[in-house]
Amino acid sequence: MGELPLTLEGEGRQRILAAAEKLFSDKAFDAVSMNAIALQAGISKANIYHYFPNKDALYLAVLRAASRNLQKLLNDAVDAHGTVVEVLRHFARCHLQALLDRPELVRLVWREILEKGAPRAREFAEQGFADVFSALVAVLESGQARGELRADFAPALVATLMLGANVFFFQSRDILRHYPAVGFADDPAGYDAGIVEILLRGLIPESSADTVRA
Amino acid sequence: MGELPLTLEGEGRQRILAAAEKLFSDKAFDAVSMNAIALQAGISKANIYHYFPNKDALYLAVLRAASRNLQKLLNDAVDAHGTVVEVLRHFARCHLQALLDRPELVRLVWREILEKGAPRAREFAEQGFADVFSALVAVLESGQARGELRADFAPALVATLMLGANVFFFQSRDILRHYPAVGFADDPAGYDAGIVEILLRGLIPESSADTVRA
DNA sequence: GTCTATATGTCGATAGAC
DNA sequence: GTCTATCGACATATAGAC
Repeated sequence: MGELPLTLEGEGRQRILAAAEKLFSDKAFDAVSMNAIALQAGISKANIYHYFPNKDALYLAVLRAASRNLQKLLNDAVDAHGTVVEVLRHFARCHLQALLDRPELVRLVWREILEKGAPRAREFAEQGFADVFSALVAVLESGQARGELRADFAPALVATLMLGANVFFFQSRDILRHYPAVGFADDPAGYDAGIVEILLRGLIPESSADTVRA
Repeated sequence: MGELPLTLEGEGRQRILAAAEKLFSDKAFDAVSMNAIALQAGISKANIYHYFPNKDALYLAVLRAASRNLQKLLNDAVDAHGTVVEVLRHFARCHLQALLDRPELVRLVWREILEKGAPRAREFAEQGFADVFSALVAVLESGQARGELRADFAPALVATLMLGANVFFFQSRDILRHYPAVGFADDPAGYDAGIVEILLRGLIPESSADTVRA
């Protein structure tokens, strides 16, 4: 009804995305009706179809918006720091913080990955986190090229390990909190400092690795 | 109907658990009716209530059964190997294999963690994976006490990192597969070998860590 | 606003093992 | 004869259709 008559170009689109993000975070894809999204956004259903061709496209748009956030985080980290090690430390902390700041959004993404199997995952991989992942891999590779990091590991593997450590922490926090041995459940910064420290000590070229071999 | 008249003590209970596991893996808790479970198990609904007081208890029983599997894996690893490093290597590999062998079960567990927030997570933490997690922490602690592992890290943190690396690999496989830099999506053994290697080089006391400090 | 469908959980009866 | 696994039918709450 008679809201502010803003003619800002992306305003309507933005409202729809926000509404869709909220509803898709709460319930599964099939359980969210376009009508409900329109209601949440305070607009008409037909209006949604003005901006997005169908429900699927809207859904993917929400996912894409989420990944752009991460991309920006990594770019900022690269710009702000000199050494690769510093970039990694900074990015890990910011990444986890980003997850914790918008838990609904993360749950939305992971529901997508867990529920539907391969079909949607492919689209998501291409449109979504591919850029972030590749960028992180590139950072690690440049670290290897510069000699800052050991050259005998697969960069993609370490990228997986880093992202995974944060995602797992985010996902399991409520459970970990109940274990007496866990002191970091409410200290994400401390957690990240710890895991990055462990990772780095394994990544720097100077460490003597011969004694590990059994 | 005229099935085999087995009077094996836990036979009926087992059938119910298997049916519940399958259905809960496919759909969410609320979307699975006791009737459907009874149908899947080939018995009557009333019969389920003979073994389990209510739907909640049945659900928790399924989760508990899943965690007992992991517990056994770790115990076997501890019994079969001498050094802590060998135990960790072996457990990591078996753990990931266990996840990949029963993907439906893993999805069930993670749906539980992601969907419902704190309330169920607590019960699950107490009844479910607490034992496994604590046992893994104990292994790491004994490694520290024996001098096999560095003493300046939190064992629970490394346990989280290890379990998380496997869980994240399992969860993201379909997506990782599409990234050109990832060569390990279809090689879980190689993945685990890689991440354990990275972790260990960071955990052994001999590595020189001073150069990391910025 | 009523009606229908479906959900959880209960009750009393039955059939067979020992 | 008792005990236990099992069943069909029932009570009750609730969500959605129209």
